[in-house]
Amino acid sequence: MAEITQTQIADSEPVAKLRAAGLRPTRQRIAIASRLLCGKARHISAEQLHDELSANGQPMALATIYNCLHQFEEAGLLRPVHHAGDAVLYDTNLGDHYHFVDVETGIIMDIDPGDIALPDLLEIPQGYEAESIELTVRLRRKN
Amino acid sequence: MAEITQTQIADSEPVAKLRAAGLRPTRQRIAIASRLLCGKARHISAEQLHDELSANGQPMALATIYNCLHQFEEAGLLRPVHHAGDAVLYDTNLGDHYHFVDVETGIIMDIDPGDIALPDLLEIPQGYEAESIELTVRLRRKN
DNA sequence: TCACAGTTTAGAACCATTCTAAATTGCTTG
DNA sequence: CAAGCAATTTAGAATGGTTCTAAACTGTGA
Repeated sequence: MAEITQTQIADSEPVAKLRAAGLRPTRQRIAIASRLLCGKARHISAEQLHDELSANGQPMALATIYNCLHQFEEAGLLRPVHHAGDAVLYDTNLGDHYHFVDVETGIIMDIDPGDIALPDLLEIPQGYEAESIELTVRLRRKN
Repeated sequence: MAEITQTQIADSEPVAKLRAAGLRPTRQRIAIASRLLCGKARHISAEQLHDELSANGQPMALATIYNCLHQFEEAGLLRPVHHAGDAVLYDTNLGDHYHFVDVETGIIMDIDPGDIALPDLLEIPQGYEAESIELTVRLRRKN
């Protein structure tokens, strides 16, 4: 089995992303970044992430997960999605898009913005700037 | 002071609205309906409503407030607003509109839909119907 | 290697909301 | 108008996501 050198870890994608965001690359942050910032886009809750990491041999305190998710959000690496159920989900897709939520299953789907250029359509009040725009459509199965 | 007859209570606006919604006009529901369904449009949380009612000599269990708000929502008399903070707010404005939220103060403002006809713009997936559309813009004071 | 600020941690605390089971109330019927 | 019953209300406990606390640990620059 090939050995992983210190240099390889230091240069890895997640570490680079953390450094670029001004976050010290700790073991915990690297594990989360690897999972969320270096793969397919997804929506995940703190609890889910905690379980995944544990199952993957990288257990850490739930409080650490919350800390990191907040820091990643602050750094613009993740985007919170609020009205999707009880828990806040973190969306790794930072592009302009919105959400469908199946109210029965809680499953979230991205809506391609298509012709809807909300940031252009909205008139932001004087002296303010838009921190985020959340558009969620709750769906229910017909009949 | 003029006396209020039983007939006047029975015919009052809030009672009529409750009956129309298929809700038994109990003392508690009448108090809430008077406050939320028969005045200026507003956004309010369960806790705030509870405090207001208490201050107005109409105390009732917080659980009752939650029950009633859910029933009113179910009946289409109120509309929940999720991403405006920790607690769910209930919006008495049922018309097509969206929300600005000042992230510092938590103050909510309605956005007139204007040219944004979201229901028309969105393509709902096969077999689903939109239960609700929530569009919230979080605002932060510039500089 | 040292020292220190930054980070992580377990567990308690918090708080909006829901649940429970008993008491009360509105409405209908006799 | 009394009785009965289902609907409603209630206090208080329970729940669950999130935050707090204070102590232990770790990354980094000197």
